Amino acid sequence: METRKEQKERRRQEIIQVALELFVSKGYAATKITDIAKRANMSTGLMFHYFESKEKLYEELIRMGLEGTAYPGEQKCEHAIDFFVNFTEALFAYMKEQPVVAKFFVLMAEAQRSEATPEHIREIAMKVNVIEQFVPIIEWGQQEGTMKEGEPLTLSNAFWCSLQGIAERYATNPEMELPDAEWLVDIIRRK
Amino acid sequence: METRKEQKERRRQEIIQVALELFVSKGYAATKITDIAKRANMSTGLMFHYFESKEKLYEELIRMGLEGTAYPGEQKCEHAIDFFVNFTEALFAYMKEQPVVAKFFVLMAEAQRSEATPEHIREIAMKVNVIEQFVPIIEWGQQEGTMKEGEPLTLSNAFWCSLQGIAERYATNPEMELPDAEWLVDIIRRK
DNA sequence: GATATATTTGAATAAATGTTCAGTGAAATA
DNA sequence: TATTTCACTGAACATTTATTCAAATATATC
Repeated sequence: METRKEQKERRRQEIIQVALELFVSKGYAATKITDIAKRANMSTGLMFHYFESKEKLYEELIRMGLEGTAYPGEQKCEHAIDFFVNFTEALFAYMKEQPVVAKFFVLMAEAQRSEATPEHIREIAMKVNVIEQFVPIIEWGQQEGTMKEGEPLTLSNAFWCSLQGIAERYATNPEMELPDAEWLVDIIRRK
Repeated sequence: METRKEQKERRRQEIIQVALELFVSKGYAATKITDIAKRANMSTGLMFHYFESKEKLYEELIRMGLEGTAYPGEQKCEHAIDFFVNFTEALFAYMKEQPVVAKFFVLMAEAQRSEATPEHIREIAMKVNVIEQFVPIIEWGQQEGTMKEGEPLTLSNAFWCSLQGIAERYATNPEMELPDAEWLVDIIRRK
């Protein structure tokens, strides 16, 4: 048996799950509240019992995306380059077992890029800034000699954009084979 | 002095240019005909004198994107790996001098990914399939020993997704520094 | 069991937005 | 110059879609 509170929470989660699916596959603007309601097996009116508006639902998902990007920190690694290998391997493993992870990449990317995103939501999405967080680790790697010479920010950017591109494709193409983490780390690895 | 035909053609190009800008920055669904009209300094009604519908305008842009992907072919290179270096360098140089190039990456990616894209337009967008075109060149490189071992399609995929990720970021962030072509080719280069 | 509270519906409402169109004036053509 | 053609406008129209709400049903509380 299920208490009302539990039931409500479950319904809420169902909506969130369906909304993520649709926001990712069609984009936020093209996703209708009725689409979400239909896929979640409920009336359109009920949607507003759970979420004040379409925008608030979106905001909730963006907040989840931000929190989900809990940065794994600089685990103990002998070399800076190991950090990136571990990070990438962990990310790919996570994406394989939880397809939702790749979907969040698409969600957050759209929220960040699109000028149609409500400003306050865009600000939340913008807080995800892995590129800058990578910079000090790359500098460390350059001192060690395990990473390429060059502007650390540019290296970080190249590496992260590559991950982003792969995650985005994987989100809608889960049958594709993910590359070896090592291949990608070669972008920044010193030869 | 300008003939009517020339004037009409110029207007058409203005609309196309503005529409590309907006479809990229806001997404197709979130871009209103009135937005385009305003930015192109004309009444909304006039838009329909030049394009039958918002969808037809979109289709036109997607067709342009498809044609613009005129594949440079296998230029004469000593090694397969050189092809990828040349290709990437050429692409980045082109993106720098013609910002519109990166924008088309975003446009085509959205059209391909989004389930909100009208089916016949999606089909056009799907014709761009560089990943498969790269496969034989990668196989050649593997025979030569200049490229990594592994499934050619997976390598091609990793490389292309990386380019895609970089182009997408560059489209809305043109102040960012593009990486060395060599860095990216290291994804597929044998060590 | 009676009452109160919460969930759910579906139709009504309101706002946004793609599209049409009758009319205006400028440019081409005769 | 007179006539026709065409670019152009902006208001009207039609459709779509987010949101509201009164009523109905189910669940909890006493």
